[in-house]
Amino acid sequence: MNRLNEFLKLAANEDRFRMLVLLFQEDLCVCHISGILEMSQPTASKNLAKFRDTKFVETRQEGKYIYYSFKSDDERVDNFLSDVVENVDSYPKLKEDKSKLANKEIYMVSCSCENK
Amino acid sequence: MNRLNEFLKLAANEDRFRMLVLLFQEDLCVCHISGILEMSQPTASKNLAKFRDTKFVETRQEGKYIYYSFKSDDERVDNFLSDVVENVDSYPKLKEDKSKLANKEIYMVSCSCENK
DNA sequence: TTGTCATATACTGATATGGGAATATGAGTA
DNA sequence: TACTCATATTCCCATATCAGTATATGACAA
Repeated sequence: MNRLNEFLKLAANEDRFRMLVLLFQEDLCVCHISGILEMSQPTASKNLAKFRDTKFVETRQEGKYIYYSFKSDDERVDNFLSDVVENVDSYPKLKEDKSKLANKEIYMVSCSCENK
Repeated sequence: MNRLNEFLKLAANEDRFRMLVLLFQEDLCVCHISGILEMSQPTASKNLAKFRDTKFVETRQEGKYIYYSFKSDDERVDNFLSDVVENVDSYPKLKEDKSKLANKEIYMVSCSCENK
């Protein structure tokens, strides 16, 4: 299976798709993701692990946080995500996710491990 | 769930993705699909039914054949598939599928219901 | 109206997926 | 070293997905 199909498999899950769209816009840590998408920390972490295993993200430690950053080696994938990000306004959830990105720091005040 | 996510769910399956790429290029009947992709007739039919149920294809009877034609109402989906089709050469399987499209008539000489 | 052929559907079983809860790991700090 | 906190992993269970086999349907031809 090629990269494009690997991507499509990952993107098939709506939460994961939203994660990809967020990560395409900014590097984020698990806290941010689970906070913005209102999912549990293990769920966010497990899905990020899938991206890591398939090499669609890279990670870097920064203080006590681990930042995930998107990367891809398929032009179709990049074009597609660019197109989506340029048109987030057409997709209510993605639009709301993006607006939460602006305030992402609030999810680092005592990590969202506690919720949900 | 919006159209884009519905599409991604369908496209997550590699065979279905190949079907979508074929249908984006030409209207085809079940014979063609099962022949080109070397899948059983019920499998092709069932997957086409998913496209039909989610309104990603329309059908028309033509003689004893039923033609499926792709349609979408999401610009991201169209852009994505256009991009893929314009670059099929980067994807070996899709490239081969396309080359079989040229000879698609051979799959109508006694329908491929018999194989597999 | 009977037969043929393309397509659709039902049924089944194997496998994959996804989420919750509990727990482990590991980096930074006191 | 011991503690804290962010993140990772394991286990378990419910549900979804998918392919194969068999059979049904429905249009057209004879």
